[in-house]
Amino acid sequence: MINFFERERHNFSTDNVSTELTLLESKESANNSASTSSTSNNHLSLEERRDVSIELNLYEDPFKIKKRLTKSDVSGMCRLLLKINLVKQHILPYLTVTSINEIESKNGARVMIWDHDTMSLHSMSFKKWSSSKSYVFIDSWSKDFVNRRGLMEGDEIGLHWDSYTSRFNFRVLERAPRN
DNA sequence: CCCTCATGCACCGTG
DNA sequence: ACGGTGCATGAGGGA
Repeated sequence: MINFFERERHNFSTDNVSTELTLLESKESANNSASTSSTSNNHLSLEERRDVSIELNLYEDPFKIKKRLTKSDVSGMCRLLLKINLVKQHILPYLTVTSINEIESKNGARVMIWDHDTMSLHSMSFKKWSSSKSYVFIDSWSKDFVNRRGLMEGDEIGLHWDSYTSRFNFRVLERAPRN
């Protein structure tokens, strides 16, 4: 088990704080101006408005990594393949170089996954495939998630890296219609 | 064309 | 012998 990420824990919290500050600042400045001019609210620049709405969208949905499960995610081989872009955007920036090296090594990195639906903790191996450059969860993915949760092709799951607890949060977002 | 992703297959360790 | 894993390959889509 690797000890994940002292560094990004700090980074992440910095990110969070700055997100909050952005929102507060905009509102604050709008309010301050409003006290001297009643029409100030209408004078927010486009830039400011866009910032606010973008930040709010991100804040609403913590499960940034979503996957509609494919046949090979749940049957036979049972490994969970993640999109490269999502991993690069939402996971790698928060990890230490050591951890990233582990992920890209043959052995992969052992990561903890918190199942938010059943409140249980599981460990999996997370690695980058050398040939296709994709990122996969293997190991207990089939036993602890596919079998235990009864996941099927077409189900949508959500994941995100939680730097505070140094683990992934997992959730089943939508079940495909069962026959 | 190139890149990404899903899947099939071969190989390797364990029982 | 078999299940799990690494890797190759092909399909599919965007530039």
